[in-house]
Amino acid sequence: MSQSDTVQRILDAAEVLFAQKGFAETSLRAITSRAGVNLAAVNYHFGSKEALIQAVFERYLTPFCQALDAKLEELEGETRSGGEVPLEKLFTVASRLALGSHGDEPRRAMIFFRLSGQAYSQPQDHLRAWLREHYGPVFRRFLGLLRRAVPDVPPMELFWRVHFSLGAVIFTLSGMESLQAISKKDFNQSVTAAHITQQLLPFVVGGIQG
Amino acid sequence: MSQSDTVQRILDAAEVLFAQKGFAETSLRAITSRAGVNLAAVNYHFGSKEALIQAVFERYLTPFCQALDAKLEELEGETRSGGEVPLEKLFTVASRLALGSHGDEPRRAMIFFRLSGQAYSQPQDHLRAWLREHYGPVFRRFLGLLRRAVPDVPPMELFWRVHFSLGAVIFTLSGMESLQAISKKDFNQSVTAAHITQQLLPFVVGGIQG
DNA sequence: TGGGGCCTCAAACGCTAGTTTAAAACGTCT
DNA sequence: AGACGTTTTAAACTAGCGTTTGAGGCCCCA
Repeated sequence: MSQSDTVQRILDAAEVLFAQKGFAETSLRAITSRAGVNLAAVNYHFGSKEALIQAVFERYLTPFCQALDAKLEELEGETRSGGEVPLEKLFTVASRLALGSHGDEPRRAMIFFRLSGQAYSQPQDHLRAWLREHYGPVFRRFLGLLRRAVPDVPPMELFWRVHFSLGAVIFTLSGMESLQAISKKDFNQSVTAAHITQQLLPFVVGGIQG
Repeated sequence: MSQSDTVQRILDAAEVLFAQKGFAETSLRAITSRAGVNLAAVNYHFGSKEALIQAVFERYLTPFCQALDAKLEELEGETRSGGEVPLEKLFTVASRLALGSHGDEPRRAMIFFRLSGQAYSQPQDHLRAWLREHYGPVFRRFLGLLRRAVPDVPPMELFWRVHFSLGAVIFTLSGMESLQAISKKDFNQSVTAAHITQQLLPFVVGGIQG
């Protein structure tokens, strides 16, 4: 077993378990046991549990944010020759990247949204600070395009509405498993991630516009 | 110190600490120390930490849901003589009760929203099941009125949009402390709970209508 | 073939968690 | 005053946590 193999197995296991049970409730023993590696491997390769949490986020977020940043820059280019990017397009682009920028099935994306929910509601201050520091610029770029898409919404209201949207997305996708069960029972219809984002789009667009 | 005094002090301390740091990260020692009671008091009066968590929710939710239920019944009565309750009114009523049904300052409400965020994103399955069992009927009553307020939105889409709204509310109010800091920095304006709900209303109404 | 970096492993460490215990303190009623 | 049920107390218990340790295995290159 090569080094990178062990590292990847740990990251895979941690990603799933953190999303499933939260950071505090997931022990390193559970992670290493699921990964089929020795307990000490986490501290050897990552240094600490806290560093492992960051590494999990980094592995997912870096490719996504790079892809998003490139796409946004492309959109900005189109904009320069007049007009602005419509609201729907902005969110479609973002959601398509979120669900598809990782080759494999969008299950990864689901897992990651749960993770984000955990990060937000749990007191991982170090994580929040680190996220803002590393991925703030992309967020601001997105916000800039958004502002031009709905110029009639005052900046502060837009600021809040973006956070409301973020809440809707993360909250829903975080609790998707339980919601799936309800939805299946009440409407006799199973639900995929793509399906939910399709439902999310008109809600977010309607909400942002007020 | 009478019995109920100890019980209340524990509930008060637990409410604040759970909201601040999450369930798993808050120790009984921290709670009892803040409450100024003996460590064993929690297990004596509540049986277990898990039961304490439920008790915290119950103390808050029961008066709120009773008030909401009464108000909704009243609205249903008005409806019977023709017409339906407008969307804005439904949400205004709910938010006013959430913020004001506890005599004291809306800080309690803030705390409780943080708590709900924790409950949702953390794997407190017992809690989720218990919440649904106890407070499901009020939720369904609300949903019924909602359905008649926007008859042109298909039931399943409405179901999802309600959950999106719930996400926006809980997520935002959960992370309010950090958002307040950003908002203050970027817009030089401090934010109250009432202010946020005021911002939330047009977003939710717009989102539900699509 | 043998030495040197990585990596793995089982075991242990120190610590904190939730819970339990048994004795002491309290308040109430006869 | 004294006995009894309730509540509080300090201390201990067991279990699980993240982390550290030092011995051992592995592979590559001289």
